[in-house]
Amino acid sequence: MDEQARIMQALGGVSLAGHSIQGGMALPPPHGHDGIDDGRKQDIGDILHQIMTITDQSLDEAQAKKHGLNCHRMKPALFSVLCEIKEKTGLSIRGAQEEDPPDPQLMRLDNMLLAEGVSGPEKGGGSAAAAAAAAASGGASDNSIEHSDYRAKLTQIRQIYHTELEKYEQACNEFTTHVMNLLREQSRTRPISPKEIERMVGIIHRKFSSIQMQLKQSTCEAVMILRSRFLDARRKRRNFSKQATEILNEYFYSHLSNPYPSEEAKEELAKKCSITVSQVDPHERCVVGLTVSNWFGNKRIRYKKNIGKFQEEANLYAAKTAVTAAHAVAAAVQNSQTNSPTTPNSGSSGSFNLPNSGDMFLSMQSLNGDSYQGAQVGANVQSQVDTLRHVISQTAGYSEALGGNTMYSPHGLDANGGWHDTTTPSAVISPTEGPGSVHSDTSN
DNA sequence: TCCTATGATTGCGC
DNA sequence: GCGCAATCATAGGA
Repeated sequence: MDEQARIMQALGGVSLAGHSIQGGMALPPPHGHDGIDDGRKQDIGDILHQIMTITDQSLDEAQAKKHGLNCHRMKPALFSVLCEIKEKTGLSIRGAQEEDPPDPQLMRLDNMLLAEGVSGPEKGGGSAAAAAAAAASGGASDNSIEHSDYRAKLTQIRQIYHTELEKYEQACNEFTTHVMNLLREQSRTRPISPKEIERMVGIIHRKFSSIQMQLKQSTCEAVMILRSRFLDARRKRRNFSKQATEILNEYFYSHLSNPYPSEEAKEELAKKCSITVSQVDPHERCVVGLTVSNWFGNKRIRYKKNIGKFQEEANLYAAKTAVTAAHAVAAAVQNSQTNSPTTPNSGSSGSFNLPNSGDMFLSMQSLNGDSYQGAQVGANVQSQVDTLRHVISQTAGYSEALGGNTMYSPHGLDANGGWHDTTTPSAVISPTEGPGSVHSDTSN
């Protein structure tokens, strides 16, 4: 079968399928029908012949012939049929293959950019890390500078990303329009269906989105580099301030029987010391600030490892605590004497009941913070003061006591080196815990 | 430059 | 998820 005959057959097949034809023209009935119009058949044959020979001709001749074909009355019908044939063959197969699932890599990049605040609405992405660092610095200005620097750089990245993205989108749209115009132009001389144009647009978009993916990848890399540099700078160890260390030590030694501050206590301490509670920010696992949790972890281990070395420190803080307590109690006594002329021991069992017996240290702080109520002191206020005075006088000579360990012994530690639930070492707690007193940390 | 102290990290067990 | 233990890394002093 020759080319012309094949096309003729195809033509017939399509028309049989009953498709409507461009330009509202119906194809002639299939061959073999009684009412075949020989003139039309001749027309189609003529057109096909012209098409088949057009490539053999010179450009000028071809242009002239193309013009003639464009004006031919059968052109719309033939164009439509050729489009359908094209659609039914290779393109339909290719089209099915082009249905790509969403690229997981692109999704990851999108998610990351969104999380970093580079794409999507501006939310100061990644600034949680910077904020944590700023907090960890205890308000130090250098970290604030680092923080703003980080944010400024992130904003810069964000701006560049959006500018580039806009450029790509614009270029994509321009190119798409250009290609569509070209195809529309070409569709006057060759069969290009709207579906094919649509498909071509899809291909262009995919190409541009692959370029966008590269942009996203580069942006992610830039953010990661910025991040790592920023974090590395903060990873540098900074010592706690003296004041912070003192506060933490005071808590530690006043809770020596169970030096595990609760979350609330940690927060309280962090506030007092202007440091972060924990390095664990769910989104910033690698962000490390100066932390209460780390401090207590290190302190417990190092204390356990070398108790002897810490005895001096323990006694020192015991004395400090004692002095604080003494002042508090003295103030309380004075207060109770002023406010309550009657004996203040009614209803008391003789214990020194702190407002919240679960946390001696913090309670001490509240004592100093004027929240203490004199009436709570109980019966043995004066004896407590005496005890305190005694302890303080003992503390003054702690150096002699070190050898015999009379001032302090690590009663809180068990044989395995772990903290057991016993009373706090006497010298440490004694200022507020005379005989019969309630343990300062009853939560133990 | 070395040494010590100390904050941070990591791996493991519970 | 928390704590422990080992270890790393670095600040600060001698």
